[in-house]
Amino acid sequence: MDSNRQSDLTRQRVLEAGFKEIHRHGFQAASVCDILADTGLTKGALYHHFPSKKELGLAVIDEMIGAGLRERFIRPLRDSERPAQALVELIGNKQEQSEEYIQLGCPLNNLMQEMSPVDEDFRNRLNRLLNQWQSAFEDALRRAQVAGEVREDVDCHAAALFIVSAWEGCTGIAKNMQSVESFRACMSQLQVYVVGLLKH
Amino acid sequence: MDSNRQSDLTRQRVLEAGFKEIHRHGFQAASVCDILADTGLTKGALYHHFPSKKELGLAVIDEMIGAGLRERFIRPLRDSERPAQALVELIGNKQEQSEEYIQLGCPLNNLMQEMSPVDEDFRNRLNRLLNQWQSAFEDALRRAQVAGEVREDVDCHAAALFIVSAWEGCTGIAKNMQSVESFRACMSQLQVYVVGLLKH
DNA sequence: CCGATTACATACCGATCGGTATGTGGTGTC
DNA sequence: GACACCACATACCGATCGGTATGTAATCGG
Repeated sequence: MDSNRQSDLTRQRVLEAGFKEIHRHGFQAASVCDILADTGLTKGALYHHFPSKKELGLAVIDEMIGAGLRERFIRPLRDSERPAQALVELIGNKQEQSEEYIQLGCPLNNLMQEMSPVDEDFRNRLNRLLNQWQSAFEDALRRAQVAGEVREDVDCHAAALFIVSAWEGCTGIAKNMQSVESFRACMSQLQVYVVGLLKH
Repeated sequence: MDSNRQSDLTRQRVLEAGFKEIHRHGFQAASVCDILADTGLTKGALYHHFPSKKELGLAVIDEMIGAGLRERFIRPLRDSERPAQALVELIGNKQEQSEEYIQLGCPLNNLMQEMSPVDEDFRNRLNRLLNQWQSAFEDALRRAQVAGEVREDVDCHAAALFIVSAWEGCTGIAKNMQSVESFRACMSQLQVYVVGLLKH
């Protein structure tokens, strides 16, 4: 029972170390030795909890990236009673975007760009998260539309897809420019787009 | 003299093969053996024309990706006498986006997401292309602004940055979804944004 | 208290990587 | 026509990769 908790804890340590390494170097360039280097664990631990490097990567997507996505985007939007306002604020939330996040980029977008054409399993897992994210925006827009805050002629599905795309695009460009200012300028333009969806 | 042309031709063959392989697997995962496999050439040829795999990658950026960028975006916008219309048409140009381009993504964006945090030299070269692209949009917007087609309160610099970002975001998302329809829906929303910059 | 199983650590494997040293046929030069 | 050099081809190298076989201490059920 207690050993079970200890086991789960080391599994979590591997997951977190894997997430960091993959976030920094991408999945293919991530070395399992480097992943384990900082943890004090060895390959025996990793391959006891995960059958392969690929399965570790998929677990990182589901458990680490997925959890962050739900916590930062999906839950706040779902719990908000003013979805339109929450959406605009979410886009304009400046301090949310840390220096490291700008430098290394969005982990979801990084993996999508790297693994999507290479591995079907990765693509499917990443696509699931993508759809969840898009649905969160879409639901918020639709609720706002029902509340009369969003214009009736707005295609909420397409708009949500575009917001996700533009968001990832902005983080990706900011990563290459290594410029927080560019990121904010870019996100402000996304805000302009979203405000354009509102009435008046 | 004739041998010189033969030499340049093989160099070009290596460049093209390198571009394809990098476009498909990314730079780090691209194997020099695989690059040469289809060409009938060997490592001797590659390392005669390029001192390292990295220099080949940088040359691919400058000569292949840069050339494509100038041909497809920069020149058409610069040569157009109706920049605002040209910009909107460029975004709405459907058949331009081939199936393969959707599947493998934008080569510029792919390399940015992969190499930007890993290698400073790559980041700088990619940033140069990014700035050229952004400047092309910015100049077009500014010219349209002078012509009275774009609103005076529009920040052309930020708008151009956002267009580039959203463009790359749309291609990236479409790559993961493997859906031409999603890409078109997404680009249509970008068109909505650009039209919003125009008067009326 | 005692086997059995879990949860790792250690040592090692073949494969593949980028890169190099050397060989060689053709080409230009004088 | 001898010689230098260019433009590759061939064979090989150490390093690193993901993965595995084995050993072992800790923990579990009975």
